[in-house]
Amino acid sequence: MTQTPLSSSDKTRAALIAAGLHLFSQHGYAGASTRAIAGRAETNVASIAYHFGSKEGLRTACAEEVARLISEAVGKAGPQPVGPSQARAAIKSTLTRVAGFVLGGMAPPDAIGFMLRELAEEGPSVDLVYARMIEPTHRRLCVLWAVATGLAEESEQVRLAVFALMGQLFYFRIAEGIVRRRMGWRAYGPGEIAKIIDTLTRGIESALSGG
Amino acid sequence: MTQTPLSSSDKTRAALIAAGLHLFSQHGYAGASTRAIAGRAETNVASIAYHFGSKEGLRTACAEEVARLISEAVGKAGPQPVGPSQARAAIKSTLTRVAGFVLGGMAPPDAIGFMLRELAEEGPSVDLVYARMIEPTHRRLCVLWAVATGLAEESEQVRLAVFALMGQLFYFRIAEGIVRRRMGWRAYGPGEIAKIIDTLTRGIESALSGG
DNA sequence: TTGCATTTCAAACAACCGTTTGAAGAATTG
DNA sequence: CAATTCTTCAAACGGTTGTTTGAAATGCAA
Repeated sequence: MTQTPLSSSDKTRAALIAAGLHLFSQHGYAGASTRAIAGRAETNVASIAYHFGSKEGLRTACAEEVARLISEAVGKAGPQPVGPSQARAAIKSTLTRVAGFVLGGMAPPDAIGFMLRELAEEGPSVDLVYARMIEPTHRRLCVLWAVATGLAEESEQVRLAVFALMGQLFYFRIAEGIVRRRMGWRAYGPGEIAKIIDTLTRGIESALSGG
Repeated sequence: MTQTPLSSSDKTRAALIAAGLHLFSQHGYAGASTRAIAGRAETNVASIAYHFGSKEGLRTACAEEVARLISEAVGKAGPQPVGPSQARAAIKSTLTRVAGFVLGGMAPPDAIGFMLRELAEEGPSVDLVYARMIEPTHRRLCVLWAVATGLAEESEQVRLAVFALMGQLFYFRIAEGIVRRRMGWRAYGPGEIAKIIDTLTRGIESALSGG
């Protein structure tokens, strides 16, 4: 943990990325003006071009920051599970960890929003996010799922099942507004997140034990 | 089926809505310029203001079109199921129908993309889409799910389970690019959609039969 | 301190934005 | 047919966009 003191330059860079993440995720890439971003970062418009070359440069800097944040939160692969019950436990703990990150305030809530935006726009950052985060995580879960079910690790059935699992989780984030409305929840607090995780866990349980 | 012939006005209106759906869903509301929309609809920029009052007017017209398309595709509620097995069958048939619409080319693919955009932007159309389509569909599925499981119709567990179910489906649409990449699919053809539906059906089966 | 590189800033740039305008075209009515 | 309404269009409007500029401000070594 080298804690180099932040230079003035580093601070504005970080502020611009934070502001970019927030406004990109809220209004989309085109909808977030450079002036609004600079204003939120409490600096001048020209800083964006100075530090990142262009608005597009800030976009990829944001993507890299998101990839960094997420891979940090998801963590590295645990030890290879030796049996189905261990694999099942590993799936559940991974899910809980990721859910806390995706749904809760463990990270800038803008990180996930930004990523989903990039996904929708098929933006230039999607390659980066896919290669650095989605593919490895998905692949790791496939291994666990295969061990837990006895199916082939890279079979279509396993890969699709893992996508379905991740899909449930992300949907609760994407459609947060709708879920809150329908559930009568004012926000995703710890209690609400626990209920969501409980729902997903229940699904995993029955998928892994049932036929 | 009254088949009134389309007037010139109706044709440009329809063309503008189709172009709006496409470009809004691809580049977001702010990212789609009125000139680009008019160009795609092969008409003049001023037509937007003439027919819809403003760009924002076109946005809500698009939302209404999406609501119309979807409620048409999802259809009305079937007869009240008399037992768990009937309810289970009704859930599966509803899922298959909705999946064909969401994933396949049964509707302008831009319709779902537009809706997800509005969701992300918390745009003004979200109320309309929620009230006209999401809430009723969700509520109907909750009834079926409750009958199939014996749980209370409006219990938190049922409502969350239904969201999880819908989430899987929508995620396969949202993350289509990623899924295709990971699966090595060139596109969502009938075969691929069948496999996805199969995955979701499997999940329902085990969720409803298992504990 | 002086000198130099780094970082910030207000101002200006062309290009594009959504919208308005008034005239021209097309369709409908009597 | 002429009269009238509806629809389209090129052009122009003020405002905002992303980016550039050159001068201040700041940080840091000598």
